[in-house]
Amino acid sequence: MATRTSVAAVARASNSAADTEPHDRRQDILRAALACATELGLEAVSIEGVRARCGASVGSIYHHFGSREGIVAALYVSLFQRQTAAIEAALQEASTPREGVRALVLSYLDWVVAHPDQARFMFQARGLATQSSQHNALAELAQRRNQALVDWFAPHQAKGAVLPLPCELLPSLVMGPTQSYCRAWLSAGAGGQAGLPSPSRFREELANAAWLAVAGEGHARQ
Amino acid sequence: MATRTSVAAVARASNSAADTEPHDRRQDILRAALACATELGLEAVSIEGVRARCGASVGSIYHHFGSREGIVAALYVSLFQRQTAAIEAALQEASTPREGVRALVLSYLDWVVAHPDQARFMFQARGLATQSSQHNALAELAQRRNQALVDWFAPHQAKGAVLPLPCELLPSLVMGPTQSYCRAWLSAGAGGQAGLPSPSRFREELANAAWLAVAGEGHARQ
DNA sequence: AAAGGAACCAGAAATATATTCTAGAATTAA
DNA sequence: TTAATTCTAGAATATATTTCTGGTTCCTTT
Repeated sequence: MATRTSVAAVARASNSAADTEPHDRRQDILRAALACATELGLEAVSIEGVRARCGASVGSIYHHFGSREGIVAALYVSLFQRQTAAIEAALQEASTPREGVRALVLSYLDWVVAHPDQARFMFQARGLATQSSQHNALAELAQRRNQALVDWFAPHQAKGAVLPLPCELLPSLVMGPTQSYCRAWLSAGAGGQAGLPSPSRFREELANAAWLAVAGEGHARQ
Repeated sequence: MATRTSVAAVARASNSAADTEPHDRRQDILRAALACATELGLEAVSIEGVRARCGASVGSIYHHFGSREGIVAALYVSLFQRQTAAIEAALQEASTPREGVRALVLSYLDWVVAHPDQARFMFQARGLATQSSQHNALAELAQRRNQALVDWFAPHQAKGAVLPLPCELLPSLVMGPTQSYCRAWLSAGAGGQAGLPSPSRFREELANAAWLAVAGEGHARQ
Protein backbone atom coordinates (compact mmCIF):
# COMPACT_ATOMS: atom_id res chain seq x y z
CA MET A 1 0.00 0.00 0.00
CA ALA A 2 0.92 3.66 -0.02
CA THR A 3 3.06 5.28 -2.65
CA ARG A 4 5.83 2.77 -2.61
CA THR A 5 8.03 2.78 -5.63
CA SER A 6 8.68 -0.93 -5.75
CA VAL A 7 12.05 -2.43 -6.46
CA ALA A 8 10.55 -3.90 -9.58
CA ALA A 9 9.34 -0.56 -10.81
CA VAL A 10 12.71 1.03 -10.27
CA ALA A 11 14.41 -1.81 -12.08
CA ARG A 12 12.05 -1.53 -14.99
CA ALA A 13 12.48 2.22 -15.15
CA SER A 14 16.24 1.98 -15.12
CA ASN A 15 16.50 0.40 -18.55
CA SER A 16 13.85 2.61 -20.11
CA ALA A 17 16.45 4.28 -22.26
CA ALA A 18 17.42 1.09 -24.06
CA ASP A 19 14.12 -0.77 -24.42
CA THR A 20 11.70 0.00 -27.16
CA GLU A 21 8.68 -0.12 -24.85
CA PRO A 22 9.48 0.61 -21.25
CA HIS A 23 5.79 1.11 -20.50
CA ASP A 24 5.77 2.22 -16.94
CA ARG A 25 2.03 2.20 -16.45
CA ARG A 26 2.16 4.41 -13.44
CA GLN A 27 3.97 7.15 -15.31
CA ASP A 28 1.82 6.64 -18.38
CA ILE A 29 -1.26 7.22 -16.32
CA LEU A 30 0.10 10.34 -14.66
CA ARG A 31 1.18 11.73 -18.01
CA ALA A 32 -2.25 11.05 -19.44
CA ALA A 33 -3.90 12.70 -16.46
CA LEU A 34 -1.86 15.85 -16.95
CA ALA A 35 -2.68 15.88 -20.64
CA CYS A 36 -6.41 15.55 -19.90
CA ALA A 37 -6.28 18.39 -17.41
CA THR A 38 -4.29 20.61 -19.74
CA GLU A 39 -6.48 20.08 -22.78
CA LEU A 40 -9.93 19.64 -21.31
CA GLY A 41 -9.82 20.69 -17.69
CA LEU A 42 -9.60 18.91 -14.41
CA GLU A 43 -12.98 17.22 -14.67
CA ALA A 44 -11.71 15.44 -17.77
CA VAL A 45 -9.26 13.58 -15.56
CA SER A 46 -11.72 10.71 -15.27
CA ILE A 47 -11.15 6.98 -15.37
CA GLU A 48 -12.43 6.84 -18.91
CA GLY A 49 -10.58 9.96 -19.97
CA VAL A 50 -7.27 8.65 -18.73
CA ARG A 51 -7.91 5.13 -20.01
CA ALA A 52 -8.72 6.36 -23.49
CA ARG A 53 -5.54 8.38 -23.62
CA CYS A 54 -2.94 5.93 -22.36
CA GLY A 55 -4.54 2.55 -22.98
CA ALA A 56 -4.42 1.37 -19.41
CA SER A 57 -7.26 -0.77 -18.18
CA VAL A 58 -9.63 0.20 -15.42
CA GLY A 59 -8.15 -2.46 -13.20
CA SER A 60 -4.65 -1.22 -13.77
CA ILE A 61 -5.57 2.33 -12.90
CA TYR A 62 -7.22 1.26 -9.68
CA HIS A 63 -4.32 -0.99 -8.87
CA HIS A 64 -1.93 1.94 -8.99
CA PHE A 65 -4.00 4.79 -7.62
CA GLY A 66 -7.04 3.41 -5.84
CA SER A 67 -9.43 6.08 -7.05
CA ARG A 68 -9.91 8.92 -9.46
CA GLU A 69 -8.93 11.38 -6.77
CA GLY A 70 -5.89 9.26 -6.12
CA ILE A 71 -4.55 9.97 -9.60
CA VAL A 72 -4.92 13.69 -9.13
CA ALA A 73 -3.36 13.62 -5.68
CA ALA A 74 -0.41 11.50 -6.80
CA LEU A 75 0.29 13.80 -9.72
CA TYR A 76 0.04 16.81 -7.48
CA VAL A 77 2.47 15.34 -4.98
CA SER A 78 4.90 14.41 -7.70
CA LEU A 79 4.89 17.90 -9.19
CA PHE A 80 5.09 19.53 -5.80
CA GLN A 81 8.23 17.58 -5.05
CA ARG A 82 9.89 18.49 -8.31
CA GLN A 83 9.04 22.14 -7.82
CA THR A 84 10.35 22.04 -4.29
CA ALA A 85 13.58 20.46 -5.44
CA ALA A 86 14.12 23.25 -7.96
CA ILE A 87 13.48 25.94 -5.38
CA GLU A 88 15.63 24.44 -2.69
CA ALA A 89 18.51 23.86 -5.04
CA ALA A 90 18.44 27.52 -5.97
CA LEU A 91 18.29 28.58 -2.34
CA GLN A 92 21.40 26.59 -1.51
CA GLU A 93 23.35 28.60 -4.06
CA ALA A 94 22.63 31.83 -2.24
CA SER A 95 24.67 33.33 0.56
CA THR A 96 23.30 36.77 1.46
CA PRO A 97 19.66 37.08 2.51
CA ARG A 98 18.98 39.25 -0.49
CA GLU A 99 20.32 36.55 -2.76
CA GLY A 100 18.17 34.04 -0.89
CA VAL A 101 14.98 35.96 -1.52
CA ARG A 102 15.94 36.49 -5.10
CA ALA A 103 16.73 32.81 -5.59
CA LEU A 104 13.38 31.73 -4.15
CA VAL A 105 11.34 34.12 -6.24
CA LEU A 106 13.19 33.58 -9.49
CA SER A 107 13.49 29.81 -9.26
CA TYR A 108 9.77 29.50 -8.60
CA LEU A 109 8.93 31.93 -11.38
CA ASP A 110 11.24 30.19 -13.83
CA TRP A 111 9.83 26.80 -12.96
CA VAL A 112 6.31 28.01 -13.68
CA VAL A 113 7.31 29.54 -16.99
CA ALA A 114 9.25 26.42 -17.98
CA HIS A 115 6.38 24.09 -17.02
CA PRO A 116 3.17 26.03 -17.51
CA ASP A 117 0.95 22.97 -17.86
CA GLN A 118 2.27 21.44 -14.70
CA ALA A 119 2.00 24.69 -12.81
CA ARG A 120 -1.55 25.22 -14.01
CA PHE A 121 -2.47 21.74 -12.94
CA MET A 122 -1.11 22.44 -9.48
CA PHE A 123 -3.20 25.56 -9.11
CA GLN A 124 -6.30 23.79 -10.37
CA ALA A 125 -5.87 20.61 -8.40
CA ARG A 126 -4.69 22.05 -5.11
CA GLY A 127 -8.18 22.07 -3.64
CA LEU A 128 -8.85 18.48 -4.61
CA ALA A 129 -5.44 17.17 -3.62
CA THR A 130 -5.49 18.74 -0.17
CA GLN A 131 -8.75 16.98 0.60
CA SER A 132 -7.78 13.60 -0.70
CA SER A 133 -6.30 10.75 1.23
CA GLN A 134 -2.93 12.38 0.60
CA HIS A 135 -3.98 15.30 2.77
CA ASN A 136 -1.49 14.51 5.51
CA ALA A 137 1.36 13.73 3.18
CA LEU A 138 0.81 17.04 1.43
CA ALA A 139 0.54 19.05 4.60
CA GLU A 140 3.82 17.56 5.70
CA LEU A 141 5.55 18.33 2.40
CA ALA A 142 4.34 21.91 2.50
CA GLN A 143 5.40 22.22 6.11
CA ARG A 144 8.86 20.91 5.32
CA ARG A 145 9.26 23.29 2.42
CA ASN A 146 8.29 26.26 4.55
CA GLN A 147 10.48 25.14 7.38
CA ALA A 148 13.49 24.89 5.10
CA LEU A 149 12.85 28.45 4.00
CA VAL A 150 12.49 29.70 7.56
CA ASP A 151 15.60 27.86 8.70
CA TRP A 152 17.66 29.32 5.92
CA PHE A 153 16.77 32.86 6.91
CA ALA A 154 16.95 32.38 10.66
CA PRO A 155 20.65 33.25 11.05
CA HIS A 156 20.32 36.35 8.89
CA GLN A 157 17.28 37.36 10.83
CA ALA A 158 19.23 36.97 14.06
CA LYS A 159 21.87 39.32 12.69
CA GLY A 160 19.26 41.93 11.83
CA ALA A 161 19.77 41.64 8.09
CA VAL A 162 16.13 40.61 7.79
CA LEU A 163 13.20 42.12 9.69
CA PRO A 164 12.28 40.24 12.88
CA LEU A 165 9.02 38.97 11.41
CA PRO A 166 7.05 36.04 12.80
CA CYS A 167 8.42 32.99 11.09
CA GLU A 168 4.92 31.84 10.09
CA LEU A 169 4.73 34.86 7.86
CA LEU A 170 7.99 34.56 6.02
CA PRO A 171 6.95 32.11 3.28
CA SER A 172 3.85 34.13 2.42
CA LEU A 173 5.74 37.41 2.33
CA VAL A 174 8.46 36.08 0.07
CA MET A 175 6.45 33.84 -2.25
CA GLY A 176 2.93 35.25 -2.06
CA PRO A 177 3.13 37.96 -4.72
CA THR A 178 4.93 35.76 -7.22
CA GLN A 179 2.53 32.88 -6.75
CA SER A 180 -0.37 35.25 -7.03
CA TYR A 181 0.84 36.70 -10.31
CA CYS A 182 1.75 33.32 -11.77
CA ARG A 183 -1.70 31.99 -10.96
CA ALA A 184 -3.33 34.96 -12.61
CA TRP A 185 -1.13 34.53 -15.67
CA LEU A 186 -2.02 30.86 -16.02
CA SER A 187 -5.72 31.45 -15.47
CA ALA A 188 -5.93 33.49 -18.61
CA GLY A 189 -5.39 31.90 -22.02
CA ALA A 190 -2.66 29.28 -21.63
CA GLY A 191 0.67 30.51 -22.93
CA GLY A 192 -0.12 34.19 -22.70
CA GLN A 193 -2.21 34.66 -25.83
CA ALA A 194 -4.91 36.99 -24.59
CA GLY A 195 -4.12 37.57 -20.95
CA LEU A 196 -1.32 38.96 -18.86
CA PRO A 197 2.34 39.26 -19.87
CA SER A 198 4.67 36.44 -18.90
CA PRO A 199 6.00 36.52 -15.35
CA SER A 200 9.44 36.53 -16.96
CA ARG A 201 8.89 40.13 -17.83
CA PHE A 202 8.65 41.01 -14.15
CA ARG A 203 11.50 38.98 -12.74
CA GLU A 204 13.33 41.97 -11.33
CA GLU A 205 10.26 43.70 -9.99
CA LEU A 206 9.04 40.60 -8.18
CA ALA A 207 12.43 39.76 -6.74
CA ASN A 208 12.86 43.32 -5.56
CA ALA A 209 9.38 43.63 -4.07
CA ALA A 210 9.86 40.42 -2.09
CA TRP A 211 13.12 41.77 -0.74
CA LEU A 212 11.61 45.09 0.28
CA ALA A 213 8.91 43.28 2.25
CA VAL A 214 11.44 41.51 4.46
CA ALA A 215 14.57 43.66 4.22
CA GLY A 216 15.92 44.88 7.52
CA GLU A 217 18.03 47.57 5.90
CA GLY A 218 19.51 48.73 2.62
CA HIS A 219 16.42 49.49 0.57
CA ALA A 220 18.16 49.23 -2.73
CA ARG A 221 15.90 49.93 -5.65
CA GLN A 222 16.55 47.57 -8.53
CA MET B 1 -31.33 32.26 -18.75
CA ALA B 2 -28.27 33.49 -16.91
CA THR B 3 -28.33 34.62 -13.32
CA ARG B 4 -31.46 36.67 -13.55
CA THR B 5 -33.09 37.51 -10.29
CA SER B 6 -36.66 37.41 -11.45
CA VAL B 7 -39.26 39.94 -10.43
CA ALA B 8 -41.10 37.17 -8.68
CA ALA B 9 -38.07 36.15 -6.69
CA VAL B 10 -37.43 39.70 -5.60
CA ALA B 11 -41.04 40.13 -4.59
CA ARG B 12 -40.98 36.92 -2.60
CA ALA B 13 -37.75 37.85 -0.93
CA SER B 14 -39.04 41.26 0.04
CA ASN B 15 -41.66 39.96 2.45
CA SER B 16 -39.40 37.29 3.85
CA ALA B 17 -39.26 39.15 7.14
CA ALA B 18 -42.99 38.86 7.73
CA ASP B 19 -43.83 35.39 6.37
CA THR B 20 -43.26 32.29 8.40
CA GLU B 21 -41.72 30.38 5.50
CA PRO B 22 -40.08 32.60 2.90
CA HIS B 23 -38.35 29.58 1.37
CA ASP B 24 -36.18 31.07 -1.27
CA ARG B 25 -35.10 27.83 -2.85
CA ARG B 26 -32.15 29.36 -4.58
CA GLN B 27 -30.69 30.65 -1.36
CA ASP B 28 -31.56 27.45 0.47
CA ILE B 29 -29.60 25.46 -2.05
CA LEU B 30 -26.58 27.74 -1.89
CA ARG B 31 -26.63 27.67 1.90
CA ALA B 32 -26.83 23.88 1.83
CA ALA B 33 -23.97 23.69 -0.63
CA LEU B 34 -21.75 25.78 1.61
CA ALA B 35 -22.66 23.63 4.60
CA CYS B 36 -21.79 20.45 2.68
CA ALA B 37 -18.45 21.85 1.65
CA THR B 38 -17.63 23.07 5.13
CA GLU B 39 -18.51 19.86 6.92
CA LEU B 40 -17.60 17.19 4.40
CA GLY B 41 -15.51 18.81 1.70
CA LEU B 42 -16.19 20.03 -1.80
CA GLU B 43 -16.96 16.61 -3.23
CA ALA B 44 -19.88 16.39 -0.81
CA VAL B 45 -21.51 19.22 -2.73
CA SER B 46 -23.45 16.72 -4.82
CA ILE B 47 -27.01 16.71 -6.00
CA GLU B 48 -27.93 14.18 -3.36
CA GLY B 49 -25.89 15.88 -0.66
CA VAL B 50 -27.53 19.22 -1.23
CA ARG B 51 -30.98 17.71 -1.67
CA ALA B 52 -30.77 15.81 1.58
CA ARG B 53 -29.78 18.94 3.45
CA CYS B 54 -32.27 21.47 2.21
CA GLY B 55 -35.16 19.37 0.95
CA ALA B 56 -35.13 20.68 -2.58
CA SER B 57 -35.94 18.24 -5.34
CA VAL B 58 -33.60 17.23 -8.10
CA GLY B 59 -35.74 19.10 -10.59
CA SER B 60 -35.65 22.25 -8.53
CA ILE B 61 -31.89 22.18 -8.23
CA TYR B 62 -31.45 21.76 -11.95
CA HIS B 63 -33.98 24.43 -12.62
CA HIS B 64 -31.95 26.96 -10.67
CA PHE B 65 -28.38 25.94 -11.40
CA GLY B 66 -28.34 23.66 -14.42
CA SER B 67 -25.66 21.34 -13.08
CA ARG B 68 -23.73 20.34 -10.05
CA GLU B 69 -20.86 22.57 -11.13
CA GLY B 70 -23.38 25.34 -11.57
CA ILE B 71 -24.16 25.33 -7.86
CA VAL B 72 -20.50 25.65 -6.96
CA ALA B 73 -19.89 28.37 -9.52
CA ALA B 74 -22.93 30.38 -8.45
CA LEU B 75 -21.92 30.22 -4.82
CA TYR B 76 -18.39 31.22 -5.70
CA VAL B 77 -19.58 34.21 -7.70
CA SER B 78 -21.88 35.29 -4.93
CA LEU B 79 -19.16 35.14 -2.30
CA PHE B 80 -16.66 36.84 -4.57
CA GLN B 81 -19.02 39.74 -5.01
CA ARG B 82 -19.60 40.14 -1.30
CA GLN B 83 -15.89 40.01 -0.60
CA THR B 84 -15.23 42.56 -3.32
CA ALA B 85 -17.86 44.87 -1.91
CA ALA B 86 -16.21 44.76 1.51
CA ILE B 87 -12.80 45.49 0.09
CA GLU B 88 -13.88 48.29 -2.19
CA ALA B 89 -15.88 49.97 0.55
CA ALA B 90 -12.78 50.01 2.73
CA LEU B 91 -10.66 51.39 -0.09
CA GLN B 92 -13.01 54.30 -0.61
CA GLU B 93 -12.47 55.39 2.99
CA ALA B 94 -8.74 55.81 2.42
CA SER B 95 -7.03 58.94 1.15
CA THR B 96 -3.26 58.47 1.27
CA PRO B 97 -1.72 55.56 -0.64
CA ARG B 98 -0.49 54.07 2.59
CA GLU B 99 -4.02 54.10 3.96
CA GLY B 100 -5.18 52.53 0.72
CA VAL B 101 -2.80 49.61 0.99
CA ARG B 102 -3.67 49.18 4.63
CA ALA B 103 -7.40 49.25 3.90
CA LEU B 104 -7.07 46.61 1.20
CA VAL B 105 -5.02 44.22 3.29
CA LEU B 106 -7.00 44.61 6.48
CA SER B 107 -10.45 44.52 4.95
CA TYR B 108 -9.58 41.33 3.13
CA LEU B 109 -8.01 39.79 6.21
CA ASP B 110 -10.95 40.76 8.39
CA TRP B 111 -13.43 39.37 5.91
CA VAL B 112 -11.65 36.02 5.89
CA VAL B 113 -11.52 35.87 9.69
CA ALA B 114 -15.18 36.89 9.95
CA HIS B 115 -16.29 34.34 7.35
CA PRO B 116 -13.86 31.45 7.51
CA ASP B 117 -16.23 28.89 5.97
CA GLN B 118 -16.97 31.11 3.04
CA ALA B 119 -13.32 31.97 2.56
CA ARG B 120 -12.31 28.32 2.73
CA PHE B 121 -14.94 27.47 0.16
CA MET B 122 -13.57 30.11 -2.15
CA PHE B 123 -10.06 28.73 -1.94
CA GLN B 124 -11.29 25.18 -2.46
CA ALA B 125 -13.70 25.93 -5.26
CA ARG B 126 -11.65 28.44 -7.22
CA GLY B 127 -10.30 25.78 -9.57
CA LEU B 128 -13.73 24.36 -10.29
CA ALA B 129 -15.46 27.70 -10.60
CA THR B 130 -12.95 29.17 -13.02
CA GLN B 131 -13.49 26.26 -15.37
CA SER B 132 -17.25 26.22 -15.24
CA SER B 133 -19.65 27.96 -17.57
CA GLN B 134 -19.20 31.01 -15.34
CA HIS B 135 -15.57 31.23 -16.45
CA ASN B 136 -16.07 34.45 -18.37
CA ALA B 137 -18.24 36.07 -15.74
CA LEU B 138 -15.62 35.35 -13.13
CA ALA B 139 -12.72 36.55 -15.23
CA GLU B 140 -14.60 39.77 -15.74
CA LEU B 141 -15.33 40.21 -12.04
CA ALA B 142 -11.71 39.60 -11.14
CA GLN B 143 -10.58 41.99 -13.84
CA ARG B 144 -12.92 44.69 -12.59
CA ARG B 145 -11.74 44.25 -9.03
CA ASN B 146 -8.11 44.54 -10.06
CA GLN B 147 -8.80 47.50 -12.27
CA ALA B 148 -10.50 49.35 -9.43
CA LEU B 149 -7.42 48.81 -7.33
CA VAL B 150 -5.08 49.98 -10.07
CA ASP B 151 -7.21 53.03 -10.81
CA TRP B 152 -7.26 54.05 -7.18
CA PHE B 153 -3.48 54.04 -6.97
CA ALA B 154 -2.79 55.58 -10.38
CA PRO B 155 -2.83 59.23 -9.24
CA HIS B 156 -0.57 58.48 -6.28
CA GLN B 157 1.73 56.56 -8.52
CA ALA B 158 1.88 59.54 -10.87
CA LYS B 159 2.92 61.74 -7.97
CA GLY B 160 5.71 59.36 -7.05
CA ALA B 161 4.17 58.33 -3.72
CA VAL B 162 4.04 54.75 -5.01
CA LEU B 163 6.76 53.00 -6.97
CA PRO B 164 6.27 53.11 -10.76
CA LEU B 165 5.48 49.42 -10.97
CA PRO B 166 3.73 47.76 -13.91
CA CYS B 167 0.04 48.02 -13.15
CA GLU B 168 -0.44 44.27 -13.80
CA LEU B 169 1.71 43.62 -10.75
CA LEU B 170 0.03 45.89 -8.26
CA PRO B 171 -2.79 43.59 -7.13
CA SER B 172 -0.42 40.68 -6.57
CA LEU B 173 2.08 42.77 -4.65
CA VAL B 174 -0.52 44.23 -2.34
CA MET B 175 -2.80 41.23 -1.80
CA GLY B 176 -0.55 38.27 -2.52
CA PRO B 177 1.06 37.76 0.88
CA THR B 178 -2.18 38.20 2.79
CA GLN B 179 -4.08 35.81 0.54
CA SER B 180 -1.25 33.34 0.80
CA TYR B 181 -1.26 33.39 4.58
CA CYS B 182 -5.03 33.24 4.86
CA ARG B 183 -5.11 30.23 2.57
CA ALA B 184 -2.50 28.47 4.64
CA TRP B 185 -4.40 29.28 7.82
CA LEU B 186 -7.65 27.85 6.46
CA SER B 187 -5.99 24.75 5.05
CA ALA B 188 -5.02 23.63 8.51
CA GLY B 189 -7.64 22.65 11.04
CA ALA B 190 -10.63 24.91 10.57
CA GLY B 191 -10.73 27.65 13.21
CA GLY B 192 -7.10 27.47 14.17
CA GLN B 193 -7.08 24.41 16.39
CA ALA B 194 -3.89 22.69 15.36
CA GLY B 195 -2.45 24.91 12.66
CA LEU B 196 -1.26 28.46 12.23
CA PRO B 197 -2.24 31.47 14.34
CA SER B 198 -5.11 33.60 13.15
CA PRO B 199 -4.30 36.18 10.50
CA SER B 200 -5.65 38.72 12.96
CA ARG B 201 -2.47 38.36 14.93
CA PHE B 202 -0.48 39.64 11.96
CA ARG B 203 -2.62 42.53 10.84
CA GLU B 204 0.09 45.10 11.32
CA GLU B 205 2.88 43.00 9.86
CA LEU B 206 0.91 42.18 6.73
CA ALA B 207 -0.28 45.74 6.22
CA ASN B 208 3.24 47.03 6.66
CA ALA B 209 4.85 44.45 4.41
CA ALA B 210 2.41 45.26 1.62
CA TRP B 211 3.22 48.90 1.97
CA LEU B 212 6.96 48.32 1.87
CA ALA B 213 6.61 46.40 -1.37
CA VAL B 214 5.04 49.32 -3.21
CA ALA B 215 6.12 52.35 -1.22
CA GLY B 216 7.87 55.04 -3.20
CA GLU B 217 9.31 56.71 -0.14
CA GLY B 218 8.99 56.96 3.65
CA HIS B 219 9.87 53.45 4.72
CA ALA B 220 8.15 53.73 8.02
CA ARG B 221 8.59 50.69 10.20
CA GLN B 222 5.39 49.95 12.08
C1' DA C 1 -62.65 36.58 -12.18
C1' DA C 2 -60.77 33.76 -15.96
C1' DA C 3 -57.22 32.58 -19.03
C1' DG C 4 -52.72 32.27 -20.48
C1' DG C 5 -47.98 31.94 -19.71
C1' DA C 6 -43.78 31.60 -17.23
C1' DA C 7 -41.41 30.26 -13.35
C1' DC C 8 -40.94 26.64 -10.17
C1' DC C 9 -41.01 22.00 -8.19
C1' DA C 10 -41.32 16.86 -7.82
C1' DG C 11 -39.68 12.40 -8.74
C1' DA C 12 -39.11 8.63 -12.02
C1' DA C 13 -36.30 7.30 -15.90
C1' DA C 14 -32.15 7.48 -18.51
C1' DT C 15 -27.33 8.29 -18.80
C1' DA C 16 -22.74 8.67 -17.37
C1' DT C 17 -19.16 7.80 -14.21
C1' DA C 18 -16.78 5.57 -10.53
C1' DT C 19 -15.67 1.45 -8.12
C1' DT C 20 -15.45 -3.49 -7.17
C1' DC C 21 -14.58 -8.07 -8.35
C1' DT C 22 -12.83 -12.24 -10.50
C1' DA C 23 -9.67 -14.28 -13.21
C1' DG C 24 -5.62 -14.49 -15.75
C1' DA C 25 -0.79 -12.85 -17.45
C1' DA C 26 3.81 -11.21 -16.35
C1' DT C 27 7.51 -10.92 -13.26
C1' DT C 28 10.35 -12.13 -9.48
C1' DA C 29 12.57 -15.05 -6.00
C1' DA C 30 13.52 -19.48 -4.21
C1' DT D 1 10.12 -25.24 -11.98
C1' DT D 2 7.21 -23.35 -8.90
C1' DA D 3 5.20 -20.46 -5.69
C1' DA D 4 4.31 -15.76 -4.57
C1' DT D 5 3.60 -11.23 -5.90
C1' DT D 6 2.65 -7.65 -8.88
C1' DC D 7 0.22 -6.12 -12.53
C1' DT D 8 -3.46 -6.11 -16.06
C1' DA D 9 -7.98 -6.88 -18.18
C1' DG D 10 -12.79 -6.25 -18.55
C1' DA D 11 -17.33 -7.57 -16.98
C1' DA D 12 -20.40 -6.60 -13.24
C1' DT D 13 -21.93 -3.45 -9.86
C1' DA D 14 -22.75 0.70 -7.40
C1' DT D 15 -23.22 5.86 -7.43
C1' DA D 16 -23.83 10.08 -9.38
C1' DT D 17 -25.46 13.18 -12.71
C1' DT D 18 -28.62 14.67 -15.98
C1' DT D 19 -32.92 14.55 -18.56
C1' DC D 20 -37.71 14.33 -18.99
C1' DT D 21 -42.65 14.51 -18.08
C1' DG D 22 -46.25 16.30 -15.60
C1' DG D 23 -48.15 19.17 -12.25
C1' DT D 24 -48.38 23.41 -9.18
C1' DT D 25 -47.98 28.20 -8.16
C1' DC D 26 -47.61 32.87 -9.26
C1' DC D 27 -48.05 36.76 -12.14
C1' DT D 28 -50.10 39.32 -16.02
C1' DT D 29 -53.64 40.49 -19.05
C1' DT D 30 -58.16 40.99 -20.41
